[in-house]
Amino acid sequence: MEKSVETKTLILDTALGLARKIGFESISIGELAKRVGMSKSGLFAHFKSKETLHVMIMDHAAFNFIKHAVKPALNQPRGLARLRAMVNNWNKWSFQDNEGACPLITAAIEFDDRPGKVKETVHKHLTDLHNTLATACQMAIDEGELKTDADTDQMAQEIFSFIMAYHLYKKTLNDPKAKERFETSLETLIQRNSK
Amino acid sequence: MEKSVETKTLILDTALGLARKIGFESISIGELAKRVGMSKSGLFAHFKSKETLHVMIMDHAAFNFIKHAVKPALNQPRGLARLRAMVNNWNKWSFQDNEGACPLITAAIEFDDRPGKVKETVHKHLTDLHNTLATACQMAIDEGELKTDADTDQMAQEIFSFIMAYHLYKKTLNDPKAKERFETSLETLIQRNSK
DNA sequence: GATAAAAACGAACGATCGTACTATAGTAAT
DNA sequence: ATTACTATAGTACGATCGTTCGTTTTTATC
Repeated sequence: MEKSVETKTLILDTALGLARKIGFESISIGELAKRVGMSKSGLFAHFKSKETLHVMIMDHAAFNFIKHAVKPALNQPRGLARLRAMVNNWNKWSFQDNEGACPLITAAIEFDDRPGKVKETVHKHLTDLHNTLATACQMAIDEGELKTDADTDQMAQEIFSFIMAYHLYKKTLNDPKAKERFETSLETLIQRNSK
Repeated sequence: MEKSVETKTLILDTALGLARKIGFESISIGELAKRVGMSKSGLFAHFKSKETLHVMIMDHAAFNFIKHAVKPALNQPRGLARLRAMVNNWNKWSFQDNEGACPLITAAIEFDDRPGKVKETVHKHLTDLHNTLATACQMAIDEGELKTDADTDQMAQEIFSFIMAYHLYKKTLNDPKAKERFETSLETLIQRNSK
């Protein structure tokens, strides 16, 4: 009951790294097994189907996101400081190793037209993501940093917007000014909603 | 030299529709041939490789984008009216048939970590897209609608942001307020940069 | 250390993948 | 109408796909 978890973690780490680079659907079980260093059937036994594997990768990605982006931000005081920390951690996590994109966004686009358990899982995690952002904004309101009538859902969608486009401009367009524009967007948004 | 173009257009239309739904990499030549109604080898002869097919689908998508989003907007006077028309057309085109996503964005995410001709093509079309938005903003400056010191690249990246997130919120999250928030974002951006 | 359970393996399944080759059918130009 | 060319079809290739099965190795429990 120990080795199982260990192996499963190794598989999911490898699979997540692969999914970030080539997408979820392009992962083949044979190739994944080769990278993990075990047999195809041995790996497959951990999941009854490829769909299950996809769902587990998603959950693993969300777990890692919380671990690397959300939790470290909790060291910061509630409000704008924590919001900024979270966003920065998110970007760092997405661009780690200079490879791959944010797996949540990748999955969202890959599965947006394929109803099923995977899409449901993506939906769940993205909703969590939006709510996390909105909650951080609400805290900034409660702390008196943002206007009391600021629309936290509006803010969350816009912050999500800026991050998505930043990733696209950086990864695909390799635009050196993408980061600067992102920061301008975020700070302008914050200032616009500040007291 | 006539039939060839006709068939190729049929193939690319079908392929583009498929790419919007399931992604580029998930298109198989056999399945595509079945949908088009011709043999696998007959279809394959039109492209020497799958990579060529991907590039041609991308070009076809860009052609359609210009046809459905950019050109109709040229009826509007230069400036904000044209910018708004373009953005609206873009959204309509992306959500046509209530299926699939914007193929340019889909392709960008699928190929952002796979160097090659396809990524180069995506890069080219996305750059065009950004420049089209920036140019529309510049016209609004020239027409005296926007501040003379407005940063058109900044505006273009933000507009692109809003559209991307809008698509994600609508397609994957099925958020009924996504469109309203998108419009708020766009109009706030315009107002903030207006004279 | 024996025993039961779990994990990993190797082999094989039918299906489909992208691609190559050859032959047939259809079209365009003389 | 004959010729030259092009578009499509047919077939087959080796590779790989996701999955299943029975066997063997490893692990955990007593």
